[in-house]
Amino acid sequence: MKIDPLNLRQVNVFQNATDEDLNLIARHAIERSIEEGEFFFFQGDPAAYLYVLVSGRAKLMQTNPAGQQVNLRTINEWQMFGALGAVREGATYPASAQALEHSVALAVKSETMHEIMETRPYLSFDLMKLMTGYIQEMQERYRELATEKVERRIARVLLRLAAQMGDKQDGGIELSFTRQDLAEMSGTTLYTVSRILSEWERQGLVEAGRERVLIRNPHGVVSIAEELNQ
Amino acid sequence: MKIDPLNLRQVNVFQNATDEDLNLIARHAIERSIEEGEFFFFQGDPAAYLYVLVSGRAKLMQTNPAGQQVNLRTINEWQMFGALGAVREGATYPASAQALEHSVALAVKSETMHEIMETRPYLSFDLMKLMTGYIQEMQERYRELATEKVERRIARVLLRLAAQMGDKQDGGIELSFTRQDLAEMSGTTLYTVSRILSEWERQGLVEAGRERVLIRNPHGVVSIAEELNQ
DNA sequence: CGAACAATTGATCCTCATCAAACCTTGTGG
DNA sequence: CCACAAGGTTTGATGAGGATCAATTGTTCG
Repeated sequence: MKIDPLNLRQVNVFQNATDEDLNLIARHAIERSIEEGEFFFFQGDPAAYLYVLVSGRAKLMQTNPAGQQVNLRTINEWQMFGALGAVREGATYPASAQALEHSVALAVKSETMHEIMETRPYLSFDLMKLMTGYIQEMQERYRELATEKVERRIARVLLRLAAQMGDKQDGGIELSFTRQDLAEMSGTTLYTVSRILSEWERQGLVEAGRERVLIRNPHGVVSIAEELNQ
Repeated sequence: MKIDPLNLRQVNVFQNATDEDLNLIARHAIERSIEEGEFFFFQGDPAAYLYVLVSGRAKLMQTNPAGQQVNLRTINEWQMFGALGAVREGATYPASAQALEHSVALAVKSETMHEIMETRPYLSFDLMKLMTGYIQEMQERYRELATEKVERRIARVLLRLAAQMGDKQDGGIELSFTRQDLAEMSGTTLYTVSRILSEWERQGLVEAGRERVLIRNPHGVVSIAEELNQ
């Protein structure tokens, strides 16, 4: 499969790139095809490439010495990941990137990207915008984890996912994640997620199935996520 | 008090700036003097300025709707804060900055900084390096909060602070923070911090006083922070 | 059909948050 | 210089919120 360089314009960071920029980047990129469950890179590897997900879905996660994981974010098509190497020479990836389904990504050498950005301030700014977005999101999630109860955090995770990648169906918004995934995203356990989803199902807010959550009443979920009471 | 522009070279982001850059920035900067407990800016204010702390100490914190706070980081002399406005026009500060003691900062209009960076890629890169550092730190702290027990998180906070700003005394490393500060930094309560510090004091790891912690045995604290056994 | 994986649910336990009360420390004003 | 106020700290008692463990029940797919 050969990818049209101009498709790269869909990438946030490349929205202001010229056609020549995109061609240049594409010329220096290689394609990597990764099976479900396999890894683009591991936490601690030298950050030699940055990636653009062309198809599929992946997750960025961090592991502690004891092996427990947290999910930092899910990566969808035309999102960039592993970009920090383009900024810091000799850096290592702070997280691992695992394919959630069969996925294809473009890999660009970090140094190449670095060189390209040196003469194109709009690219730097767009990358910085992405970064400030991550900082803000992580700050918010950190606060949530520190101050909010589990139920509300799960509600927030569902809403965030719904906004990012929810399939709008007739009966609501469909998400496909395991309880384990949702647990890693909300900083809890799969058991607690299961219990809370069951409770919500009893209340008619959602419909839960295997690797699937259908948000039937988004407004109700929002009110759990935002309500001041408790 | 007038500040020598060349002192700005101590700021991480300005390490590669030319003397003219620094003069230009200084010429566009105003000085703000803030009393202990007062704020440089509040979460939600338009991010019109970025700041460089010249003297004193401040903290960046986020508040949830119910008023609970988390401490995102402490700001020391010659550190930059509130920089996201230079990247995203029309952005609002995602956190509040409060002076921990009488502090002076240089305030630079976000747009000015934006314009300056447009023709100086090294500044953009240095700012990006700072940002990637924050992202990594927040990711790590997020994982810690999600997976580690309180005692270890407190140990990590002490070590982080010791590295950033600890006064090396004869008997150890001295830090001056209230239990409340430490609690906000580790995502727990002042009661728990107090209990754990008392326990550590019994073990001879630290010496605790009013708004003061002296790390007597850094190695012991490290082993709590890192130990695999639970 | 059986194996592998995902989800549910109950029972139990443990870590921390919360509340309350008392105790220190520091600075201020009479 | 003492008394007192204000803010920081300690410690005990209590309980809630979730984690953990175990057993069972779906679901999917080769």
